[in-house]
Amino acid sequence: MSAPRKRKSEPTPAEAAHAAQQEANFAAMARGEIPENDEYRLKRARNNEAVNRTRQKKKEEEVNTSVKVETLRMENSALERKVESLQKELSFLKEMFMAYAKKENGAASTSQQPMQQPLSGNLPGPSNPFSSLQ
Amino acid sequence: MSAPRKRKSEPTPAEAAHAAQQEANFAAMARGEIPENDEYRLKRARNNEAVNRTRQKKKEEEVNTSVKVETLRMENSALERKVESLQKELSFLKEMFMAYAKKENGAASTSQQPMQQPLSGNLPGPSNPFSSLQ
DNA sequence: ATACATTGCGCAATAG
DNA sequence: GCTATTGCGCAATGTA
Repeated sequence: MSAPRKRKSEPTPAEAAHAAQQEANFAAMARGEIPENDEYRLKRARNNEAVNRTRQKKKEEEVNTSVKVETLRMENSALERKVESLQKELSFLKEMFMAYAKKENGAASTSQQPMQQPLSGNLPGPSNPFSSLQ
Repeated sequence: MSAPRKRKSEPTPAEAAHAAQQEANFAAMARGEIPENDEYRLKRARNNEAVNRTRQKKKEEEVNTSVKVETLRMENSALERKVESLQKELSFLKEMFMAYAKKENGAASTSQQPMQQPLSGNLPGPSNPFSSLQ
């Protein structure tokens, strides 16, 4: 069914012994016999287990990667929203500043309520730019 | 080498014909013959190509996913830095505000230069909070 | 009913 | 000398 497969390099001298053994096995197989050497079967079984472990691992890693991508996407959206909100706060504050300076330059006011409405309408968002001021 | 493998369900009636063909093939194989029907070999070859296409596709997808993860990580860092910078700008502006208000409440000043240094030292960062003012 | 796509699995080569 | 990883073929199954 399957002749000895070669993938990349040469017989690699250290494996000559194995090769010989396998040659024997292949010869037997060619004769219709099954290389049911206990050692062979044992090695096959162990390797099959290893292969299945590797595959399981890989699947879990794929799942983890998917989760990671999803998490990163969420974090990203949240950060973008935060940037947006901060920028609105900033421009709000700046307009406030401008309105204040303008008023100050016009009439010499020493008003007790130093704040004026900014030029633009009130900005949305739950955060009050002055929540940290007093 | 390989007896007819069963994975999941029953013979599934619609495949009886196929099953019969394959029975024949397996019988031949059991006798040491190779089911070298042209059609069989052809189907195997086509399937092998399909399998290789699928595997190639999967690998490319894995690469793309890695790239995506890396890209998202970068975007994330950039956004975090931006948030940090905006927050510094904001607290700078707020302190400026406080200092101004304080001075205003003390002496009735109609100074031409309305800005004072904030209480804290100058904040780092390339952005000038007032770059958009005037 | 026919062809391609996807998946689970075993084998052998090779890497570590 | 062992397990881990990889490329590949096979057969079952999914999909259209």
